[in-house]
Amino acid sequence: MVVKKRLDYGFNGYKVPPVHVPNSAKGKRSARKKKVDDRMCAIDLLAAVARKLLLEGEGSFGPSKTTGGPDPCNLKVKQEQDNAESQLRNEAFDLGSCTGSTLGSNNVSQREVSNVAKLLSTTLTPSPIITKSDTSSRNVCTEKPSLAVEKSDNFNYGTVVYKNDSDSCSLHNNMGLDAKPLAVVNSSSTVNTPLCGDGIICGRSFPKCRKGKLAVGRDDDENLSGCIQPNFTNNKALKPQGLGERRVRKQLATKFWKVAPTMTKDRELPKTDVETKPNFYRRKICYARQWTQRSVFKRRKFFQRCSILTSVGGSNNKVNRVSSSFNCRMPSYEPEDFHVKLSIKSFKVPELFIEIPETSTVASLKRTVMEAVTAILGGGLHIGVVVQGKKVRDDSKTLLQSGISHGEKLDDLGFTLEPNANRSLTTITNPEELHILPSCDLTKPLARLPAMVSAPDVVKLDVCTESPRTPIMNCQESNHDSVRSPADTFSLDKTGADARALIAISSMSVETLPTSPARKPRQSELCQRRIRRPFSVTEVEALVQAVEKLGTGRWRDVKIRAFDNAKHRTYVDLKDKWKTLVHTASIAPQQRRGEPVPQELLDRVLTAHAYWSQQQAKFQVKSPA
DNA sequence: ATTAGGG
DNA sequence: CCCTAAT
Repeated sequence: MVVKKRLDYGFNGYKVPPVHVPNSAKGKRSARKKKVDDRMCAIDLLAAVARKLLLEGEGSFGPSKTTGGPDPCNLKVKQEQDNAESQLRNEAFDLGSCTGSTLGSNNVSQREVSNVAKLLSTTLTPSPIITKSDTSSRNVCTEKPSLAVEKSDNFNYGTVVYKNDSDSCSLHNNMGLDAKPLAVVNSSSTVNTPLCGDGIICGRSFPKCRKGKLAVGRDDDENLSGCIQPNFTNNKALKPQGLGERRVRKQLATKFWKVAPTMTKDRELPKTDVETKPNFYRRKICYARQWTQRSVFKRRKFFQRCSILTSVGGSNNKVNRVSSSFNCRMPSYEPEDFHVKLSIKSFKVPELFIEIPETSTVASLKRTVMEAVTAILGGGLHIGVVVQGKKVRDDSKTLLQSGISHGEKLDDLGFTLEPNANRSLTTITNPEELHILPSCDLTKPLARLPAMVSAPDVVKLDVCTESPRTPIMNCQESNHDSVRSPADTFSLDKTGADARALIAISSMSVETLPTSPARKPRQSELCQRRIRRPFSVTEVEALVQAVEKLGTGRWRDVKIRAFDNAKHRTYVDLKDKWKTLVHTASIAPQQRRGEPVPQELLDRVLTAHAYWSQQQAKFQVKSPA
């Protein structure tokens, strides 16, 4: 019996580079500013900016090179707290530069799991692909992504010029900012960002540029959000779905997803949250089908109400502050422009829990984390604004009206990351099934967060890592409930072959907020696009083998035979994969992309394809006739 | 629910 | 991967 060794990392979240949230096109219009500001400083503008930031860049992940803890901020704050911890920290895992080695060889072993869980930190690294217009920013961008690591109240400012390329507008770009006529971004300017090598958003697709000052926030109290590993029950795959439901999705899908780039102005709508964010839903509105196909839709609860509250503002260390994933501060203001200046130090993405064999390579770890985060960020996340403990629901209100003004203390201003709302509370996970990781403090923060009831949900992603030496056929599904199937026809040695990622985030139910209006669970289901999960060579091999035996056209059987344990692979996926394999096999090797598939396999693909095509032809001739 | 095929 | 149409 093979005992799998896994590493459990409890991530507290990911630091997203700081963002400056200008709420007016300063300079352009100072006259009539009051009015104008009122218009453009609507609450959702903040959300838009924040969200844009989160969705924009295709960051990559890298284990932190220099810092220890899961959350640099936390470390800072608790620096004096634990000697042993700091000692370990000093032994820092220098993982960043050795993606070729395995985790095991990087001192991250089971034995140290507990410590590692605390000390291994993950950073959001801006994609190295930087705008061509700014070479100098490259260094700045890629060095130290998280401003949070620093604890300076004052530091230099540098200027980063974002690519001024409207062509590069992606869906994302159109998501938030464009919605407002008086968008935050103003072409022909640049953004001033901290020079100290801290995270800078170098979205290559930033449509426009802006110049502005960045106010630096101070480290605030830190709250660990709960790190949970709830049991996830997802049994039989292929759970059907109501036709109507599906239809609704279809409609929504076409309506929002496809038209996404042009949909920009339906933000100012109704009052309820739900209704006011069509934009934010665009991305997730569709794809439910496949999710449901494998009953993954159950997991969608994961996206429901998970939000992380963050706090803004000064040195208020009140204990009951909401989780402060980032800090903002109100710098002194100029009397003439009543602008609220915020510097969001960083956003914390809902907590993730990753489980991965120590034999995995760092590269696969990164990939796993990337997928996990992508699933969340790409999932139609939106930003919520909380002022004095109350969620601001009316996006059309001005900041002033909402109590966010230059004069007010912003101690109680917070932002929430809300991965897609709207599933009923019925999805709350049974507390009994929760496993609270040692490294996380679930109860505390939650207890202090009246606004959130934690309904921790989990999503697990299985990632079959390419294991050079142990080719396996079946990719194990990572659901807790998924029983390790006793070997089916194929494979069994999964040792080190499957990397599984379990993502857990605390789901906060805003509905439970005393001050917040009841939210309808009635929220129709909004779907989430499945994350892309390239087939590994191992999987391809399994597929080829199955198809060789069963032929094309029997995808369900293929699925059962070779991918029964890989819940994330549907027969449709397999069929599609076969399709692409056939295509891949017929093109020049130079044209192929992605992880190279051994020629041998491709040959088999062609052979099998030819064979079964022929068989099919025969039948065609026979039966109809 | 599956299959097949276009996008 | 997604979406549909047809089984």
